[in-house]
Amino acid sequence: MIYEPNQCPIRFGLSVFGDRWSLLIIRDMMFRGFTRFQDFLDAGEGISTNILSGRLSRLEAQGIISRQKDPSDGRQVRYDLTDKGKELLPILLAVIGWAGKHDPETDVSPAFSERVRTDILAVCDEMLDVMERSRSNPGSPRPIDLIHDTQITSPRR
Amino acid sequence: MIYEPNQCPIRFGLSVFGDRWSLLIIRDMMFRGFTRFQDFLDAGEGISTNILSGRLSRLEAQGIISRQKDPSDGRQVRYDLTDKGKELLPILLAVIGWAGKHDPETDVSPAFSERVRTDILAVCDEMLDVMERSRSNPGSPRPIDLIHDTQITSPRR
DNA sequence: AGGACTCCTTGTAAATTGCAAGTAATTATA
DNA sequence: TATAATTACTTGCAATTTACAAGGAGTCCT
Repeated sequence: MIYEPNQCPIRFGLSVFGDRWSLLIIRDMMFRGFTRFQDFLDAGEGISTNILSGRLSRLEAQGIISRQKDPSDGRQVRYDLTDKGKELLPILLAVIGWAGKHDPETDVSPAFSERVRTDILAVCDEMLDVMERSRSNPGSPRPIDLIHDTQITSPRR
Repeated sequence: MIYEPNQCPIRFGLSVFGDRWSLLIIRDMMFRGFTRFQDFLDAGEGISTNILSGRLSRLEAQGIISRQKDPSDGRQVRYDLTDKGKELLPILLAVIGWAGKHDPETDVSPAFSERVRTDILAVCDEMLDVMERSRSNPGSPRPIDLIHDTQITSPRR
């Protein structure tokens, strides 16, 4: 599973997320705000506990996510994207832009998909902004889904 | 190996290149101009023939690459990226930009990596341009490596 | 005709994954 | 305060996937 990263950037990327699950975990943290073990299990992708556990450990070892015990509930562990992890957003957006164009059954809106393709850096900035705000604002507890939420569909006014 | 793409764009992307080898094959076609079965075997990544064969079939079935017999040598088969395949370039570039920043042993030049991060669409256009020209110009037969070639490092004059 | 080259398949061992069950630590409940 | 429930894992084993080695079919070269 560890693909011996060497100097090639694509290989290095694959050593981090070149498997069936890692990118889905990162997606759920980025766009859906997942932070708990149980969140990922319940996401409907069908990952099993041993694999999830292994992936979370590896992502932590690679500095993509951080891990800390919840002070208010000692049973729970909280996983968060590090800056290094958040900087994967352009990659995810590029995938969204491509899939939005080529997946005939995509559920990405054409407008969002188009904007990602023509203005990816701006979309990226806006999303990081939204993520930051929703994290510091406990009012919106969880189920924002920034892929399907249309609030970032059109150029910022 | 086929991850049941559904409507989610990230899952759809993973159904195409979410494995150990597909993205490396695409990288070699995109940046190194590989077109032959043997090219990939000799690339030094250590892919075995059965896996390579399977991946090429799958990429063809997915419309990422085309496959045609070489008219001048009936033994050989030529693989080329389709437009759909070429449009994966922004994803590869985003990976390069990220790895260039976070891989301490990267061999990507800081200038190129930085430019990819701040100006990805322009870099993308220029690369497609270079690829098109090197394809129609039989003078440069093969080993350009557009990741490490510095010709696209600085803003276009 | 014989040999070499290219793409690809087959067989088998090794590695990885999926599934079910179980565990330890903590918290909620009776 | 015992008991049950919750959360984040770990373990064991069957099933799937991959790696490695060998071989084969079609084509070209001499």
